[in-house]
Amino acid sequence: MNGAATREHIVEAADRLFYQRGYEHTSFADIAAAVGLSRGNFYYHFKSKDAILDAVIATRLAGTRHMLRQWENEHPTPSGRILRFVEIVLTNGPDIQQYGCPVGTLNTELAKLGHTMRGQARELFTLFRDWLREQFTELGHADQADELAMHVLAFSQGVAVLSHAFADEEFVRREVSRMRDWLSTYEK
Amino acid sequence: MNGAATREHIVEAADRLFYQRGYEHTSFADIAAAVGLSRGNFYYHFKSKDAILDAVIATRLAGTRHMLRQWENEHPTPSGRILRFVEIVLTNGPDIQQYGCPVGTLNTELAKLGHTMRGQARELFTLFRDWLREQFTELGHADQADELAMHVLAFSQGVAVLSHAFADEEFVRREVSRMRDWLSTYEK
DNA sequence: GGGACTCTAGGACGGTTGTCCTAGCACCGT
DNA sequence: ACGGTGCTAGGACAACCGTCCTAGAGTCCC
Repeated sequence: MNGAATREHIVEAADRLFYQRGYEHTSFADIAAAVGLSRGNFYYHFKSKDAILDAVIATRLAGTRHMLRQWENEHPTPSGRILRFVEIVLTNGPDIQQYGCPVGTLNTELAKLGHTMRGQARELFTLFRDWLREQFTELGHADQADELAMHVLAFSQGVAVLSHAFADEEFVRREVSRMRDWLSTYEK
Repeated sequence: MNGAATREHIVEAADRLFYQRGYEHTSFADIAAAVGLSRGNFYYHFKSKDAILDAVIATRLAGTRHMLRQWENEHPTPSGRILRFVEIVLTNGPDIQQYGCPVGTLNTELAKLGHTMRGQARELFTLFRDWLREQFTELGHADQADELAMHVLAFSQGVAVLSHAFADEEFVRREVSRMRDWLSTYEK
């Protein structure tokens, strides 16, 4: 098999497992079993577990950038784009209910571990924060764009944590509706 | 030394360490070192790590119940009590910034581990949820009391996650102020 | 003084962790 | 046919994990 393809498979499996079970609770053996490789052979592709995490975060960053660019194409207005972000807790509802927010839970875990790669995980948040800020700026609220961006981000994290804890879909729907109303007061 | 006192010291140290480093990332050796006991001797007081977690959660539940009762004494009006809860992200600001919300992070971790004690950790959330619901009911919004309680809970979790990730105190202050305004629209 | 009870230290156990090493497979251009 | 390269399997490694066991302090009551 192609080496680059195997590497991609590893990152893919690690990404999923890190999200579902957490970084620390996922062992090399788990990833190896998921990909179908022998445990020891791993070090040909990645020289440490941190290196896999590094690749996983890089993949997520690239994927997020791609998604945001796609949202910009699909929704012409900034308020439509912000709403698209808000609704992520619905479109990804089942995953969030089972595993929480991939960005939030990773940040929380790495912070508690005192992990070196904490800063790069935070970059995932920053990506959304900057993008949301741009949308609010375009909406004509440049003066408080960052504050509003953080508010929307806080909404998504709060909903994700409680959806994860209580598995209550109706709650998520109500919060989104509440957010939609709030957002409409900021439209031009 | 008294055995009951030692047991209390263990729970105390475990409580702190579980909060600061996470449950899984805290080993018996860590707790033993913190209390000043030998590793093996632990099993005289607790027959398993889960048993310690059980005791820690029980302690937190009791402590939370005590705190809520105290808030009821200190604040005569339901809106004052709700505001007291909202301001917890300020009064516990430094801890939350460093380690996140003790309730939220524990729930998230135990859920990812698929831990048996997940249900008892959720009870910590339920305690606040029920208490907030009572306050909103007393405020004259019995019909949507639970929804409002969950909204306030979501606020606290969202703020905690982002405060933990970005260590931005000003953001917390702004969100609290925003919440104060929202709350005032529900006062009698 | 002697036995029972409470509490402790220290080490042994089997298993798992991340890491590393080596031997060998398949395929390549020459 | 052949040496080199890319990739793999399998096991060894030291360290750590949660768990368990035993021997012995210290203290109390009879």
